[in-house]
Amino acid sequence: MKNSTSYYAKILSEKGLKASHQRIMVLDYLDSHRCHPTADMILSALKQDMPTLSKSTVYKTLNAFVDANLLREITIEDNEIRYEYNLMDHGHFKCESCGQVYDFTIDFGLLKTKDLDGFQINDRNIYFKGVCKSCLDNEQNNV
Amino acid sequence: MKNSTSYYAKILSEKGLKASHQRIMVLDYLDSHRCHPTADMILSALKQDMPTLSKSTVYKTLNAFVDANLLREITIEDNEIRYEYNLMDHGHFKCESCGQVYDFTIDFGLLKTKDLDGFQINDRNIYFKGVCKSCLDNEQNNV
DNA sequence: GTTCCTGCAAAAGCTTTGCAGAAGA
DNA sequence: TCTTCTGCAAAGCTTTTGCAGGAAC
Repeated sequence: MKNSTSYYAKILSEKGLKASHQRIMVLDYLDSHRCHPTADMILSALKQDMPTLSKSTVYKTLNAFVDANLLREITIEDNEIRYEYNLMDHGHFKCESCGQVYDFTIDFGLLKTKDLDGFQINDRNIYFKGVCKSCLDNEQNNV
Repeated sequence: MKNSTSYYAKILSEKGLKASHQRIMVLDYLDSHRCHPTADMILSALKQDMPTLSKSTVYKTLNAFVDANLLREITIEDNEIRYEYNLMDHGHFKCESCGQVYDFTIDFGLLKTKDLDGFQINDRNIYFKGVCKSCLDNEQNNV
């Protein structure tokens, strides 16, 4: 656990959410790991310590967190929603070989276009796909 | 129909795909409308002229087109894949009010980051969300 | 004591698959 | 003629919903 239970409980109550054990565990997981898991990955990871945790609780928890602006949803592939506890502007890279999602910094101020003059922009997303350095290195070693 | 049947038939055979009536209709629809439909939208539109067209044919056709690099898949929301017949680099804006997807031009050359040095980038996507000009104007008129 | 949350099971959506008949090359 | 495609039905996945019991405040 990266921070104390009361630390996460405070965050939750500030957002008007009850600080249940399950919610604290989910929030802690996302804060500690800083990865980009799907709902199913979170469930699998937390089931080890909470065998009774249910899939629907994980889904409801994540949706509540997104509604409360505590998490961001990431949509790279159509068949999976990923979540992250990092509200700073940044881009995502998904490796087509190993499936891992990497963050990268990017200057969103450069993303200007006249085509959207008069539009209200609420959310900006960038994602790349390709092969990560680690997979490329492995390929070379195996050839 | 924007172009002739033989025009689309040629495109298909160049990609090694048989030029069936259904495939020509799907390709023509995407070329003529230049919108960002889901598989279901395409099915609904084409059913008027082809009542026997089946959902699985539309899905198989779209997947075959994507594999042949004839179309691009767009993933903005998790619960819907959209398709477009426009392989040029550009961004997408989805209006959270009316649901319409707009294209916008953007200089992808500006998207440089040191965080991905050594990575192989195959695909770059940008999408914004917000409220489009037309919905904003309507809001003002109704207040 | 209320209100909100959890967990089970069932339902809902979208997408894929298997297979027999039909159409394209 | 041979290969590939279509369309129906069924299956597969992820996500959502309804509801009764339980936990938080």
